[in-house]
Amino acid sequence: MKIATWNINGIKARIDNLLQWLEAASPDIACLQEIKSVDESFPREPIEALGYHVETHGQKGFNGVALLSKVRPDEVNRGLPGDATDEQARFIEGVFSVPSGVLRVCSLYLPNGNPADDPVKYPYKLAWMERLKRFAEERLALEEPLILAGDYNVIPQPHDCFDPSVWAQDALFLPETRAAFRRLTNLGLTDAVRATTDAVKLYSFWDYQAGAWQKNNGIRIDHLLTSPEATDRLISTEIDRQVRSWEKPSDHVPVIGHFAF
DNA sequence: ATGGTTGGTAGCCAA
Repeated sequence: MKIATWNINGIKARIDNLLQWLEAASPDIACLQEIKSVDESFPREPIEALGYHVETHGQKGFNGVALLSKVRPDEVNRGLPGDATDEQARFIEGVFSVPSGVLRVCSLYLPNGNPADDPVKYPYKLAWMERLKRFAEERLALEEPLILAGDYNVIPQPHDCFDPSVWAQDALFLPETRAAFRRLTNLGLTDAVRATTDAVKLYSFWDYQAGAWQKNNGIRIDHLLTSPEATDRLISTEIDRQVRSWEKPSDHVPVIGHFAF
């Protein structure tokens, strides 16, 4: 099975790219972030025409996540538990029946957190990461295949960006951010890309500004974190770099895991 | 050099 995560940076602007990519890559499950759309406006029909079931958790203007899947999920849960006052649409979970049994897949859009000295934004990011950790603890206790896929807005290691000095003060790379990410993985989750390659300087995001793509000035912030039961079935990963060179691209590209489920 | 680019929006904010 092919399971992908992709921050599409706006479904209205990216629908043609998305359809082209779905046709070419044919993932079994695609986790989307930053759909920037309410559920009612999401263009589900052309996606369904390609054979996908569509589940969204959107909001007006910002954020928003979706799960596209060739098989209909048996259960869908919207929103990250732990804060009833949080109105930002950043999390959706689907429970799927696969040949080997059950599979849980979450599409998550972790808060950016910049500017890091903002009294609200960075604390919100860290609090969200703590909530995600508590969610992961609960799910890991089930001892099921679980994939937490999404835009984590975390550069885990210095070799996950072109120039670490540029990111030193950034909410995506601050020591506290990376420590919170390690606390998550230390629960027993595997960074699937990192586990399947020795390559460094692998990126999933290139800024629109300052010719970042042309200079390969990128960062790796889109991740597939897998539970032990999912890691046992992990075969390989790939990053669809060429999508960044398409017309009207997202600033992120798809990150894909191949699994024997 | 506090840059420059895109998306959603009609609040210039978020990234």
